[in-house]
Amino acid sequence: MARDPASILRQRFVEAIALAFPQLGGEAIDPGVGPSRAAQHGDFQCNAAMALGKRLGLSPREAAARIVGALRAGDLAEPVTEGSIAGPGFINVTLRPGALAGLLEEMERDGLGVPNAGGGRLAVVDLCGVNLAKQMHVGHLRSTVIGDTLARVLGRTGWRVLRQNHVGDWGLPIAMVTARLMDEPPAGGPDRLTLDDLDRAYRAAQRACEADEAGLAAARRWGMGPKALGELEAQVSGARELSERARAVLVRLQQHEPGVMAVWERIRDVTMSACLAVCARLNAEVLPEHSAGESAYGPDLAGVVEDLRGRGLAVEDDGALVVRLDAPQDGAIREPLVVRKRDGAFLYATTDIAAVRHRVQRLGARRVVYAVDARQGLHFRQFFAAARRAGYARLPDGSEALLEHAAFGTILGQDGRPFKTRSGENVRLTDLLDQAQERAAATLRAKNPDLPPDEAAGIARAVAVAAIRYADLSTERTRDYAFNLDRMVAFEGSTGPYLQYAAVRLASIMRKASERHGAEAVAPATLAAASFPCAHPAEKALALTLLRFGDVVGQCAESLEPHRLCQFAQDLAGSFSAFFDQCPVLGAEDAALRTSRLRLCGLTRAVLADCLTLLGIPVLDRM
RNA sequence: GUGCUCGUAGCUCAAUUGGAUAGAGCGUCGGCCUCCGAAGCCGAAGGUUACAGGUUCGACUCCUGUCGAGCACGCCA
Repeated sequence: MARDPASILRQRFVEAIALAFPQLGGEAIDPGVGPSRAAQHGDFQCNAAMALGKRLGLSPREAAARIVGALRAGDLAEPVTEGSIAGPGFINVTLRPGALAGLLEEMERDGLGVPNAGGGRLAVVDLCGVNLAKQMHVGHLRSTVIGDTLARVLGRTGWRVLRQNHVGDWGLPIAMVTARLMDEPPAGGPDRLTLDDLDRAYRAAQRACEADEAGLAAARRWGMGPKALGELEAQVSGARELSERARAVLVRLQQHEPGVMAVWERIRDVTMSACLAVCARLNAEVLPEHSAGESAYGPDLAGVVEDLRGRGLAVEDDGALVVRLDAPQDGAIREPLVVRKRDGAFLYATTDIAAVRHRVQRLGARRVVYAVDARQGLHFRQFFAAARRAGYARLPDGSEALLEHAAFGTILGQDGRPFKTRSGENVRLTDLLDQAQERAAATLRAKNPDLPPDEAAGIARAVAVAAIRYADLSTERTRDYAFNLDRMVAFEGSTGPYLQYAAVRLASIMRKASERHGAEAVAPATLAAASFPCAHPAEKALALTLLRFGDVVGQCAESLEPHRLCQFAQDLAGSFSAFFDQCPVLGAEDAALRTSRLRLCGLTRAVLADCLTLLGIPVLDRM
């Protein structure tokens, strides 16, 4: 049960509205309840009266008056009267100090107020999306970090979460690398094969493939005669031969021919162990059991396409098989979706449709969330629509699973262009982490020279993760952002390290309290016996911030927007810092107030730690 | 050409999904450590929310148009 005051008040206002306006017939009305933005308008407000008044032909203030008359909130709020109505019909609510303390107690007891929206239902989160034979680069950073955070948030709100790493292990490029490795076995033997080797082979293969395509495209574009075309084809014949050979290997691969499979499996193992190590460094929970390669859907593809065609959803067009989606109920998408190429091969759209069916109908997912680049937006609209049309998103109970593209923007360099190295290569995630770690280590040496070197190294790792993850999660998901190492590893301002620092100061207070007054001074039983302090403005402000937590997590799970959580963490760290400045804890006037404030610190620490953990930011005791 | 996303303080970003006086951080200026970690806090300056209309009690948010930016546009993934 949600026990944050916004939820409670929301419920009370819903009841009051139903009571005041029976003509609504119990219809669900959004009461528009939320924390007030300005302290002079009380702690919470209800904005429902204006819309209701309009709808029911009453003046907004009259509607507000009726709501106020029907409202029962005396247990937690100061009396809400006609005097509480302001402006066009805002209803302002101020919590009673005693109620504030009571709500904090309830929150502390009851999962920090986080709602159980999932109720044990299954949510699949598609994240990471590495490709075989490729190093993880910045392109994978957002999918991994955002996907991991969304998975954590969904799990925290009661969803059973299944992460799926949709590994690109299927296409022609992989076959090319496989072919190349079969031709030229690695010098040190298969056991010495590294992801670097594979990465080089991949790029070489890709270049060859592009040369082939480009040559033929040029020939077609210039409308060359057979003779000239033949010469050009001779020029690209080397590349062409490679492509042909790769196609042959792809066929053998898809037939699971043992010799080819052995090479492919080696590529897979080398890639995945290296990539999962990077995920672990990013504090992202992406494990071997989450790998669900595209190849796993291979056996389903022919059946899916046959099903689509048999029901008239997929039709022939210029030799290819396409699904038309231009009907309004499909989203009026002009571009048809190709599910089978002219040469009979399937595409990633086919795989994605098969994956939806698998996730919804075999695994039972109520939500399928894709943390994937926004540039694939059209593709997602297309195959979501196709999958829905085919009924693949329908659950056994007849309800429709929610297919959600949690799209994110591009990481840019300082020049505003997509982030690349000087030589135009993708930036490796390992290099990025190394750099962030070095910066963090240097800052730590300057700020806290007393840290033992081995401890400092571990802290630098944690700070680097905080810096990178926070920078990625703190802006609206769909925005592009410019990668700026200096800004993200800064220990001040809106950064991950600043949040860690707030948690460290809280830990430090608890530690010192224990040192000075004995371990029992901070024991749960001792703290639980003290009431939360809400007399000082800074105490009340901190309390109100804490009480927002559950609602924020719930909204984050619904909107799939981690930046809300970042904003909250920032607010909380800020409220705490102000409190820390104005309200001595260890130096409080008497033992009772000290214990009381310690309890507030304990809850603050718990909420901040919970929030940071949801963001995948390590919580430290010292830094 | 069509579609998607976007345009907010000098810079980087928010804004309770239509709510009250548009808020933070960085930078600038001014205060605050004999006291719990100053990596902090308090205050000041900084805005025609690209522009023009429209919808209504109320618009950064919704609708139309203009300008500007990025991205994507059936047989790659």
